[in-house]
Formats: sequence, structure tokens, C-alpha cells
Amino acid sequence: MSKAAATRSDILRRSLELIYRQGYQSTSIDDILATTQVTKGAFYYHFRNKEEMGLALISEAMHDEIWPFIQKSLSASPNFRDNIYEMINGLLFKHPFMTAEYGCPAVNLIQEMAPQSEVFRTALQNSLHKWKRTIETEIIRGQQAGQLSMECDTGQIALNVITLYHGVRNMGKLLGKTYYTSFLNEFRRYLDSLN
Amino acid sequence: MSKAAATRSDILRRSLELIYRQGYQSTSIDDILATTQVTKGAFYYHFRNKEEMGLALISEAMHDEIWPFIQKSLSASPNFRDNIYEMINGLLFKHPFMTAEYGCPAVNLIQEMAPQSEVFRTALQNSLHKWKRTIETEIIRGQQAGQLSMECDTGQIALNVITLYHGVRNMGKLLGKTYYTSFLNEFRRYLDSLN
DNA sequence: TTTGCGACATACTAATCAGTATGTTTATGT
DNA sequence: ACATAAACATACTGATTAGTATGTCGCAAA
Repeated sequence: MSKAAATRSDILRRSLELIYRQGYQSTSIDDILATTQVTKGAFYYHFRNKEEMGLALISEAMHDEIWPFIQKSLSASPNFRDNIYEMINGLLFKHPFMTAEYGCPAVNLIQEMAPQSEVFRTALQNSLHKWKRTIETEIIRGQQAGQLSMECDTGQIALNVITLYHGVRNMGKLLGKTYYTSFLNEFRRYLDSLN
Repeated sequence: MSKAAATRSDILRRSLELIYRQGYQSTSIDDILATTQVTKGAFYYHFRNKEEMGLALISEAMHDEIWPFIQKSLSASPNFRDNIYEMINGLLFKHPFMTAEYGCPAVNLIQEMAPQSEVFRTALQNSLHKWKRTIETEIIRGQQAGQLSMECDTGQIALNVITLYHGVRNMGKLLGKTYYTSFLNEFRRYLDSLN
């Protein structure tokens, strides 16, 4: 990686950390510059403006942070229920980046930016659909392995899993990590209730 | 209501509308003043600072907007499942204030402010617990009417309902109102799966 | 060796922010 | 009618904001 590319990805990674904790609109360029030891000239050399950086953050830094994690957990077991459970469990408890206090960067960004900006909404929709398709593929695999009735609406189940994840990430901001544990019990019950 | 009290509640109601759409931190005092036709002097006569206004907004304006709606739906039917379903259905579809695009003001505020401010977090925790207790009371009523096993963890079910509501409000920002409909089907299924 | 461009660095601007200082008006009890 | 405080109104401040203008430095090709 060239030095310039390193600078660029450094900006993105630090921005992700700050925006994760403070929100997009409340994180100033100067905030980012202060923690990256990069100057304003460098920032605006790599990004035309804050919005372009935010979009790159979604499709690159955020993607790279979460995606390997998801894919790994979905190929651990032959049982699709175990895999989906482990995906959520892993995101809640084992990801080094995320905490209960600050939630999930993707969930946060959807909440904050989807209503404010069409381009952000589109970018976040793409991430959502990619995740949905991945989960759905895993459910269909379970179906074909005889673990689930062929009548189930795999798309709706996938969306429901994501909906629960969004919800628990938000609730965790008020109830803390202990809520994750009791939620996971209920989540396991939900997965088992699918016939 | 005296004229001063009217000014105060006008500030709070307008602030709620703006903060609902733009977020708390992105809504400036000047924004509020511009839409209320109230001057800065009036604002700072009624509130020591922005934070105090925000807290009053949670315990007064937001409370008044949502609470009658919840209580009405929870006393409509003798069937607790129907009532809880109608509570969520009503919040999603029938509330005049909220839209899919902008979500729910309480959910939004939790997402944005719970990590940023201890006093906000506490105020929002109080609202959450009040809602949880109300739902739980309704579930227990259903239990005692023989609609649900006495073994169920009523507190966990109440929290799960709220978690789903948080999730669907966030997802609705990307998927729009049509998702509410398919979510409600799954939600009904969830309620019926409680034995 | 020089030329030119990629990759920054520095200094600025106009707008916006929360909050304050200090004034004026309006209502209210006596 | 008058005093007094409540309820505003106006004009400011210093800090922060996204973005720009312009300069500099090192390295690669000619």
C-alpha cells in the first residue's frame, strides 16, 4: 500500500471510530484531523467533502470491519440456526470494535442519516440488502438440508433477524450488555420456533 | 393556560417536531426560534440551556404525544395479544405525528443521546421502564385471564416487544412503510407463538 | 539537472453555534 | 394609578463549523 493510500484509509478508520461514538453530523472534520494527525489539506486532497468521505466510510471502512465477521460465523456449523445465532452473538459480544454503550455503527448511521440524505440512504440500503441476501442464502441452505419447512418466507425471516439486531443494539444503549444475554435467550427461542 | 405557559409549551412542541426530523444535536436554538416566532430572550427565560429544554421535551412533549395513544390501545380488547398488537400497529400506522421516514422520536433520541449524556440516558431509561411496566401489566392481565402460561417471563416478553418496535422503526427508515405491514404479520406470529 | 505533478501543509473565510448582557414591554397585585 | 416583577426582545460574544486559497515538498520521468 502506498503512503497516500495509507493516509486515506487511516482517515477512514479514525473517522469510523469517531462517528461511531459521536454520530456523523456531530463529528467535525477538525475532530478527525486532531485524532489522525493529518492536516486539512490532506483530507481535502483525498475527499471532495465530508459527504464523500462518509460514503467511502460506509462502503469501505465499515464494510471491512463487519463483513468478515459475518461471513465467518455463517460458515461455522452445518446447522443454519446455530450459524445465525452465532452471527448475532458474535456481533453483540465478540466484535472488538463495538460496545453496548455505543451500539453498532451501521445501525447508528441508518438511524441518523437515512432520513437526511438520499445518497446516504441508498448506500445504507445497499449494505442492508447485501446482509439480507447473505442471511437468506443461509436460511435457504438450511431449508434444502431439511432443517426448515420449504414454506417459510426466507426473506421475511432474514429481515426479522436484522430487525431484532437493530432493536437490541438500540435497547443496549439503555440497558447495557446484560440485556444482550437475556435477548439472546429469546432470540434462540425465536429461531427454534421456526418450523 | 397563561400566555407564558403557552409560549413554553409551544417551544417544546415545535422543538419536538424539529428534533424528531433533524436530531437533537443538529437542531439549533436558532432553528427553533425561526419556526416558533419566539425570540432568544423568551427561550432562555423558560429554559436555562438547550439540555434543560431537551429534558423537558422528553418528560413533557414527547410523553404527551405518545402516552395517551399507548394507554388507549392497551384497554381496547379483553385479549392481551390483540391489545399489544394494536399498540404497535397504532404506533406504526395511526399516529398522526410519526412517519416511516423519520421513525419514532423516542427511539431516535435513545439512539442519539443515550451514549452522549448521562442525564438524557436517565430520562430515557425512565420512559422505557414506564412503557415496559405498562406492557408487562397487560401481559400479566392476560396470564391471569388464562390467555398465557404462568411460566412465561413477562418482563422479557415486554422488553422483546419494545426491542422489535425499536428495530422496525429503524428498518422503516430504509424500507419504508411497506415493511411495517410485513413486519406486523411476523409480529402477530410471534405473539401467537407465546404459549 | 530540471520540470512537473502527486501529496500534502498553513492560513484564511463566511456562516453558524450556544449562550449572555442589557434593554423593553406587559401583566398584576395593591 | 403605580410599583414591581414576570415575560419577553435585541444585540452582541467567542467558539466552532465546512470549505477554500495558496503555498511547499519530494520524487519520478525527460
